[in-house]
Amino acid sequence: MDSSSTRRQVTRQKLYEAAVTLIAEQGFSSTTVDEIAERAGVAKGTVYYNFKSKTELFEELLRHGVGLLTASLRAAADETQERGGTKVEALDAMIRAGLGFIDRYPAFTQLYVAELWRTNRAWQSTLLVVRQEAVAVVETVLREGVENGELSKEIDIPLTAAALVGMVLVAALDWQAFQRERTIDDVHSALSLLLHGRVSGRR
Amino acid sequence: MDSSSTRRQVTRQKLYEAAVTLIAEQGFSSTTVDEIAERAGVAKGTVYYNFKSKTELFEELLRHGVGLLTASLRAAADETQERGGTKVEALDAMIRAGLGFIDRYPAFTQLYVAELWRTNRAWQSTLLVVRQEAVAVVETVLREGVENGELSKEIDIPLTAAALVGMVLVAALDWQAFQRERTIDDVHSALSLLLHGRVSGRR
DNA sequence: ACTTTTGCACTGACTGGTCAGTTCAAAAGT
DNA sequence: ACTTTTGAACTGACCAGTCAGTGCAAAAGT
Repeated sequence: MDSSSTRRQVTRQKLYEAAVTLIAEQGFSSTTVDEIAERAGVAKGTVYYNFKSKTELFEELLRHGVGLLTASLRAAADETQERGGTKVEALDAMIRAGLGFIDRYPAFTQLYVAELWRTNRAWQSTLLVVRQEAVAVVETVLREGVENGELSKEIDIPLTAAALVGMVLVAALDWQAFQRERTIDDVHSALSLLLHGRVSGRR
Repeated sequence: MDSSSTRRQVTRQKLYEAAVTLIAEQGFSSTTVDEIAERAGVAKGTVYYNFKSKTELFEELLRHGVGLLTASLRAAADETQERGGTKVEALDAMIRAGLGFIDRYPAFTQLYVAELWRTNRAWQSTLLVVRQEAVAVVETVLREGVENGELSKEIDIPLTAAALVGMVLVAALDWQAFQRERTIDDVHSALSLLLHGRVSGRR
């Protein structure tokens, strides 16, 4: 069961990679199963041997991708914590981790954003769950920051978390799509400046 | 020619309204022309009488919608200017205007975000143009703010503009999708706090 | 006054093509 | 021995786009 499940793992991974770029470019509905199979270098029958349907392949892809993101954010937060850093430093590290993720998996990010706020789609409930996991990591750090007095008590945690995630997401996607010449550090600095409230010249 | 072009206008408007919600929910490819026609209360042929293709209908819808957004942002900025407000106040007013737009046209916003960062789609070039118009409004205010010393010279204008737009967009969409109980003022306050750099408790 | 013509806006059945999912015997891999 | 993959053919639902024809109001003709 171990060696055989590894063979399946490899095939599934190839299918994820093929599907993610195709769906990011064309959307779910206009990407055909034949295309996915061809790009992955497997037969169409293999897709249906490994996944119940096209939709299920996509849902597992979503779970897999957001799992990676969540792990990366959590690692950044924990590592700052261990080094005795502040919560603002943790947020900064998470921005970096988020940018790194988007840099490594731009297609996945694109696809995630394209689907997240849609309603009435088959994978809506899957998406709700994985989104909550990722947002919770940010909310936890904000909450701890408010508790220890480092962050203002006035902040609205869920809304601020959403705004921070949005800031990173959109800045990074724009960077990838329209401002390729910038480095990841340029983007990080711009976001860091905003996070620290140093946009306004008074200080 | 006047009454006849009015009739067409009315039909086109109905088609826009039908298409925008359907495409926001289901995506472009899984929305059928039959559905659009049915919801608009016209025959399928009418769609093709008024638009060259399904894609062209969608492109004109994008142009129409972003036109409304751009006008609203520009109005907010100009109005602040006329009242002798600061650039930061102008940005704040634009955040409000952006939220108002998303509140009024949530489906359009959804659809715009879902398409914006895709590559290789038929309407890519249309999108590039309309996006640039909207972003330029924000960039102009930022640039003027830097010039008159109100904003830090360190800021990277295109990246900061993208981040601000993202902050508003994502916070608003999250509000609409997952935090319906909040008021528009809650969202505005949360974003305003971030803009003014008052998240961090020190001050 | 009246008939006829014009052409815009719209209709809806139809066509040609596409695609998800199925099937299965044979081959390859472990 | 058992699992996984192959490949190619097939089915049936679905859908973008077409086109011959309808309705109607205003202009032109008589």
